[in-house]
Amino acid sequence: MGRKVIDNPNVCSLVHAMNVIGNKWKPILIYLLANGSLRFGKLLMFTPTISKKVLTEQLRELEEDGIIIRKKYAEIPPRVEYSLSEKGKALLPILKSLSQWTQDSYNEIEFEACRIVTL
Amino acid sequence: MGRKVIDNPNVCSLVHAMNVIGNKWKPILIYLLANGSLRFGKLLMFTPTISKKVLTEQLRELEEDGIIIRKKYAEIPPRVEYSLSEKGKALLPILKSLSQWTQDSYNEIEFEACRIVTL
DNA sequence: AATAGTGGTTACAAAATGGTAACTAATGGG
DNA sequence: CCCATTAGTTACCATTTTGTAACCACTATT
Repeated sequence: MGRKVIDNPNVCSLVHAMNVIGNKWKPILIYLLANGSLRFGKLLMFTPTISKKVLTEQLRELEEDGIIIRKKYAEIPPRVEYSLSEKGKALLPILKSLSQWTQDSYNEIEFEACRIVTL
Repeated sequence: MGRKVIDNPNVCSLVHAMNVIGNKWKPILIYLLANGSLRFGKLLMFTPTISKKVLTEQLRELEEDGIIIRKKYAEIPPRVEYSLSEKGKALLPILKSLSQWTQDSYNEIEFEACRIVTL
């Protein structure tokens, strides 16, 4: 079909960014951690409709990608605190501008009511 | 489980933005249209490994969300030109900063080689 | 009459993602 | 001995997303 395949670092980086944050829960989780660390249980409470399994998965992936830091305390019952890394913090203004873009570009009626969490 | 569900316009807007651009192909397509309009066939060439079907779907959705404009010319063989709307253009600096974030945060080895297209 | 070119559509399949419910380990308190 | 608490894990299922390959409509050219 004669397709051109040439390296484009900008596009590649963008694809990578989307792999890291572009799914249903990750941007929300990052936003929730914006104001400081939270325990697993709090993240679960503040992200209604997410399941334990999926929350665990998402947190693990964010940790692998260096966005968040997982701190486990040797206590019983267990305590685990999640917080943003420097990479993660660097994302915040970008997520904020994405959020702002929506508010500038669409009126409320255009995006279905979405009831999520605040701190 | 005692979950708090409170409206948070920032998170809602972010979720909406991700619904609009956060998938495998859309950010790439927006990027490809950054420098002007392109025909269907060119978009297909410049986005290797995307299929006609999926390209059509993605373009339709971007059009519905007001990101791109589809202009059909009454010619034979058909000609269709896709270009960014104002909403779409407003996304470009944000996508650029996401791309930049990756380049600042990861070294090349960390994200697997991704061969995509340039214009 | 057959073929090429463009921008699709259709039926179907595979893969990725997200969700449910039950279960676990470790320990303190009643 | 039983229960509560926290941060998970496990097996299984459902939904969503993405991909493949064949087909179509319209006209010009050979």
